[in-house]
Amino acid sequence: MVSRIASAIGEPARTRILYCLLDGHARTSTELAIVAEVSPSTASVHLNRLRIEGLIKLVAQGKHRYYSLAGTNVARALEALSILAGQPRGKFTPNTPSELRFARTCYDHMAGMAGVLIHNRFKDLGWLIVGTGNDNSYSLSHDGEVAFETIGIDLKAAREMRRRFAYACLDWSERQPHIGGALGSELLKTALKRQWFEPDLDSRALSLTMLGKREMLRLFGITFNA
Amino acid sequence: MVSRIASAIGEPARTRILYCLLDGHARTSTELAIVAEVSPSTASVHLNRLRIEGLIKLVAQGKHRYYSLAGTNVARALEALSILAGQPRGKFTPNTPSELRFARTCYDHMAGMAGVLIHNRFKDLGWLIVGTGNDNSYSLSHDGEVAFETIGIDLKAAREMRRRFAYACLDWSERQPHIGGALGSELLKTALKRQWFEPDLDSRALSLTMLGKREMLRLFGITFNA
DNA sequence: TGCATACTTCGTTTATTATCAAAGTGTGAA
DNA sequence: TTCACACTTTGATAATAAACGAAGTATGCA
Repeated sequence: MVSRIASAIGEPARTRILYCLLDGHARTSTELAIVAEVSPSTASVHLNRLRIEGLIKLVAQGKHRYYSLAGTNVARALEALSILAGQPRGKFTPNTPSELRFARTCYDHMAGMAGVLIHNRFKDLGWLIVGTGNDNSYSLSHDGEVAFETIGIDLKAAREMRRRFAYACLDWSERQPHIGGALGSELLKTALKRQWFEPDLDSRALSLTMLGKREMLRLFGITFNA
Repeated sequence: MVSRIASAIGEPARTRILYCLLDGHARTSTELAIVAEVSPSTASVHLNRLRIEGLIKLVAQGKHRYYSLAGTNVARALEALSILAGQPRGKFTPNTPSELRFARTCYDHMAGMAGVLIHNRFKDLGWLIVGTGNDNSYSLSHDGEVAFETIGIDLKAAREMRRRFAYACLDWSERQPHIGGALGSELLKTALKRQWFEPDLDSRALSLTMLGKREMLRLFGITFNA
């Protein structure tokens, strides 16, 4: 039903939410309430409506619930409407500050483009095995175990922690998964200890060192062209 | 303002109007009231809203007021929305029955593709001179006078009629002008008398005869490849 | 286990908007 | 000038939906 969808887009608070999400970020309902200039409860109702209409999708992750555009069809419709309105907005331009986009911490593990690249590479190498449930859990293949032990990660200790061992953690800016859980935490610790990355003092940003760049290529075959 | 436009599209009666116009036809407010399933007064309010938002345009012609989509941008937005709704509708497919589209009477003159082709050709030949007012009036050049007299049109009689002599009459299906007024009427009479066209018995459709096809080419240089 | 945080659902109030009949405007034809 | 017709504007009513606070649910952390 086109009229339902168009009127879902047409309410001003919902329009603000959708055009905010057009930059490709997933955002929490609290963030979107601020963007929409309404109370959290009102925003929640709006987000639910948009989700029912198939305009946005929801990824629940711990106590956060991330909302993002449902697909490129939605973006195309929004862009077509903004052309009519005579103020063509940037099309799907991620606008996260570039340092934060490249690499940053997410709680206690590594996120950003670097985190996503590492995650994808490990998955491609067959080190990460997708769990059977739908909780995005990972376990390690034999190759994976060897590799992680080699770079100095204590897998035994990681497994004994009370938290989940490893899972695909949705990235806030890249909208792709990186490695979360105990394994992600140990990975970040190792990366900092071996000075592959350096933490920024007053932000969550991380910088890739020259050593890190070499080691990433040598150990994992990852090239950062940023 | 995107939200204003989206909510203009989003009201069900207005949605029906817009998707009806997506076939490219211009329609009167009465016709659109029936399509929208609302009273004429309600339809009028909706049409005014759509016009203010720049989604449709209005061409007033005598006692009829023709509404049509404002442009391809509007069609694109509507198509993008219908994709989201999962029921992609035909894109700008004129669906007038093809006989009617080719040639038909419009009151007492000739409309349809043939009427438009003839109008355009006469204009290209410099026979029709656009009037100075904004009432779409035409007068005839010297060449035009000679040409019309030659095919047996009594211009003197046409000019003495109390109706307008000649003007650009917006075509219902082609959305382009054909020749209206006394001149259009005389032209149709001549075309029927000389058997260039034959009227359909139970509709407003006209058929081009073999003789008509030859004469159109010989006299005016018009080829119908339909 | 208890507490804090993040978010949603509920219930009520308020604001907006669609609707139509009736009256008004403008046009063409007699 | 008159009428008929096509359409719009007005004004009043009815339906819809957006807003918020308060209460409820779920998750993570201590």
